[in-house]
Amino acid sequence: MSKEELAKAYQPGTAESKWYSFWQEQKFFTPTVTADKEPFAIVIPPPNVTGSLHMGHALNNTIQDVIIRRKRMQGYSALWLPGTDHAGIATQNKVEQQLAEVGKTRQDLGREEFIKKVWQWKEKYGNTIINQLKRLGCSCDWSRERFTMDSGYSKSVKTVFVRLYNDGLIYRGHRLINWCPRCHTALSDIEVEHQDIAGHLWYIRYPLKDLDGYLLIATTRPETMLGDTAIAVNPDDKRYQHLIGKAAILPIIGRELPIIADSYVDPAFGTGALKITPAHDPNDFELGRRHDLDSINILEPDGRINANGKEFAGMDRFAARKAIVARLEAEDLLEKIEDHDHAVGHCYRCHMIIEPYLSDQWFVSMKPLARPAVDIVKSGQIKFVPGKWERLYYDWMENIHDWCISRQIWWGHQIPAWYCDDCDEIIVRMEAPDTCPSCGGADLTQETDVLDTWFSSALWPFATLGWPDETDDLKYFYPTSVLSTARDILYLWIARMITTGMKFRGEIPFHTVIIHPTVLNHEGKRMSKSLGTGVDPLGLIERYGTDATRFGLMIQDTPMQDMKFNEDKLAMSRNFANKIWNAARFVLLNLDENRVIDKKSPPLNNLADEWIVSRLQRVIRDVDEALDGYNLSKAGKRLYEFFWSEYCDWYLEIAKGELAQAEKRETAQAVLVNILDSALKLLHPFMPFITEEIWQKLPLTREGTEEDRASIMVSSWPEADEALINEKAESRMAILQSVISAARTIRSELRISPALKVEIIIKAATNEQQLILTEHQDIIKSLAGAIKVTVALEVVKPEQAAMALVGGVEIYIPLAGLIDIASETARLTKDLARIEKKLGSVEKKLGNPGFINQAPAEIIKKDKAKRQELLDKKEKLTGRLVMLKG
RNA sequence: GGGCGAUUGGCUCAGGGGGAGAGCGCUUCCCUGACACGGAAGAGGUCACAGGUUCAAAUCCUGUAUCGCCCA
Repeated sequence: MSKEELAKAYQPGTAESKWYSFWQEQKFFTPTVTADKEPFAIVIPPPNVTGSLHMGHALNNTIQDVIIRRKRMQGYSALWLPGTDHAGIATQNKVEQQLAEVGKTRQDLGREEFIKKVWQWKEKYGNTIINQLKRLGCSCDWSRERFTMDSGYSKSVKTVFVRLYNDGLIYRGHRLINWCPRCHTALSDIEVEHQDIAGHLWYIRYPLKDLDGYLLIATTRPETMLGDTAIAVNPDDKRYQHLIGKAAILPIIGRELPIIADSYVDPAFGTGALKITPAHDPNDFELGRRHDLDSINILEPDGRINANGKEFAGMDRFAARKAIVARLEAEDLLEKIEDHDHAVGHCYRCHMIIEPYLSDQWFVSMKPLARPAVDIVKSGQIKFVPGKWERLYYDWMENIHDWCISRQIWWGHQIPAWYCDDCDEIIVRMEAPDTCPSCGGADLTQETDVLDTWFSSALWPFATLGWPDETDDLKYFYPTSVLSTARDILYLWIARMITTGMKFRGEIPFHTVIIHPTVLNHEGKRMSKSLGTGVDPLGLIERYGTDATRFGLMIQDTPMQDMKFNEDKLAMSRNFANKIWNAARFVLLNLDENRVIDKKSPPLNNLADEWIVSRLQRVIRDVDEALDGYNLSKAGKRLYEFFWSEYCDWYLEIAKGELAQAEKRETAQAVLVNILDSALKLLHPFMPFITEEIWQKLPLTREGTEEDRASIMVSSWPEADEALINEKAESRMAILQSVISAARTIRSELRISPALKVEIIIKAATNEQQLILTEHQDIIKSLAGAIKVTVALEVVKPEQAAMALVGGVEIYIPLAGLIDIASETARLTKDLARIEKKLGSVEKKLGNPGFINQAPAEIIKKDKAKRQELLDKKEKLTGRLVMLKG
């Protein structure tokens, strides 16, 4: 490879688009189904078609890309299967908004036309987020991209519905469900978000029937009194025992309300007497069933009061509340109003207050399905990372309720059920029946409701692989490996995927669930578009480059805590990318024309070579360990530290000297290139673009097949060679480093100009130290700015000199004429104080009989050695100070 | 109300029974032929508070406070 001019600073833009299309053209993202390789698969949490990339996506998809890129390099047939979710309510809302702009409603268009419009919308805008994922560098197999409404997927959904129905696990029932008056649809329990609201408790007088007086009742929702059908008290509540079995009269409406006893009633809440509205409160509904009470629905689907509300009919529920309170006040039936905070359910899509609402809906019996899904996690076959989420999974699954799956919207999988107009038979099957199997009638009407979007998402890991057909992909890649997601869909999605996986495949859908942190803003608040507290990842990519954005996110991805997003980390990562770039630039600029470096382990002929090779083995080991435990932040930080603080700060600096020496030049070049090669590979999952850009320029002989050599992304992942870990070289290098650092500290503290070359006299304490420091005096010279280095076991201590102590080594920098005795004295006095403080605490410890008697011998030995070292230093410093004074 | 998590230098966070760490920010010096998106050196913390266990606690236990999340 000929030497190209390399820009002085890394320019992310061009490299990114160039390599992404190269990878796609080479089909590197598309794994093959082959017995030669082990499969490793991740299915993407399908973003909504309505979505655009937010920080949560950027984080989660970078995590997945890091994992999949490493597995691919490790030789797995690695599949990252992408796709999008049709997002029933959200998408329908979007298109309805669009219609509203031209003054139309979906009803104006009719179902068929409307759905056509939604498809058009999807074709036009549905790819936004997919394109954004590409900019993030995601190595998804786009040839396998799926959509939860594509025809194959619909088949999976219908199959699941029909089988569950035939197994008696899906039923239709008249139940109280959560109703969003704005979205006009039922919601499942977990789609309701509870928010604490500063509300009131209204104390209302319900006159007693056939008795004087009234019963005082506290309620948070006075308007629901229109649907009251009883009053309940606790059977043990002495205050009301005489009234049980009697009746009260519902104000305004005049209905007679039986006073019943039920232990559900909390005597301590309000007055201890509870109005019961079975059609508008889940607890009341249950109580109503137990006592066989009437359920009177008082609401229209849009949240207005219906005819049962008499004179309030037609009023919006919130207006009705005011009107009813006013009316009660006028009739002197309102005793008092207290402030009262309580949780109110909101629609998770539109944030409107939801209503418990009585209607005909479809449900899944979850209890029998949940059992195997709980057992399989308990067996350890599915692991949550971090493990704490497992408990929440159990809590939810073990208290699970039936799942309302029908939605009164148009965009979605229409429920494959038909009603016979002649005999009311319900027919559930894959295809539309011609006649009713019960009565033979031909007047059949399909259920208009569609399925909860999460019903189809629940099948994602196997439906995307072709189920119910036994495709090659399904057989090879299922169960998938890892699933990474945000914790807010642990119940909505994860739990349900495990459930359906067990039911329809008899197997786990994945063995590891990664729950990544929630991205918070600087104040610790959840990032949200509607609150305007979001940060746009694409803006970050533009400012810092994709690699830096990814790396900056990854080093903030700590497993236990939520992430207060810190843009400084992206700047740090951009600087790191630039550091990598410039290190590579240095290496490439120092290669000789047409020089090809052998990939085999290069000959090592000096300490620094052995040291950096040894350090590399450690970083490989640490990174592997961190990544195997999905601790991406730890892996990223470890790479940063190795590359910057070891490879650049020390090895590169030392290599500058080696490159200048003919006999050492080739080895230095080989080591420089080989370490860089390994470091780039380790960094590639985090920073795919810059690593490819540089790797392509390295003149290395490459191992592997033609394909393996085509790109870093399909090259082999480095493996740590324990035999190359060299403790001796590391400890020798540490001596050299500490001597150099000490000399630099003197220079800096005494304000010696960097341009001024000094003499360094070193008194070694051992033969080994003497040998190491003598052998590497050239390195000391160049890194500590010395013109002359003298090393001996005995030296003449120069009077006009600065001194430092490291280990047993004494370092002197003679500064005749330049030295300021006062500042040198100050330096050493400060040092001495520090040493005496440490010495004090060690001596206190060693003077404690408990410590000497009970601490492990090893610790005692260590502390004794420390004391000796400190005493030694103290003596030398004191002596030196005396000398300076004299 | 129940549960979970957090509280470590100015900021964002690692660490997790035996010498308090990183990045950013700050101070000083330096545009040294990879890099000023840089180099060298440095200042800065009684690890929220109160008890307890231990020879030894930032780390384990209990309680308190504050913040956050989940469930009711």
